[in-house]
Amino acid sequence: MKKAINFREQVCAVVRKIPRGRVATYGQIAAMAGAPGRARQVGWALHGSSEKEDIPWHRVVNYKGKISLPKHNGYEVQLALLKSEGVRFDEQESISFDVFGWQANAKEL
DNA sequence: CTCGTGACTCCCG
DNA sequence: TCGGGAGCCACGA
Repeated sequence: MKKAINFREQVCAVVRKIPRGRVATYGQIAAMAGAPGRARQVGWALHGSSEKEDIPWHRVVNYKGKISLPKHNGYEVQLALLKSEGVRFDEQESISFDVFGWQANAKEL
């Protein structure tokens, strides 16, 4: 296995594994990418990703189960995409991880 | 090499 | 309940 790939590539690879109708936190993504504690870089990686159109970035939310994006910069888009996949939000526009939280098997990586 | 920035997360009061 | 602050690291210039 090579780890020569950039952090961004690794993050993208993990995000692509998120099944439809499920969501994951940045911290979770970072941990699966082999970089626990670097949740911040995950968000940056997704933002800087040129292949974001090929990545279900909308399935990534913060540890509160809410969208981190500002309303004027994709919030509504992510919200709509998640809803189109069957994800439901409560009155606070937050997602219940008990229902939509993604938990990858240890065999995934 | 250093500096600034950021779609995060946790601890405290 | 709610907000502020600090720590973390990657990338570009």
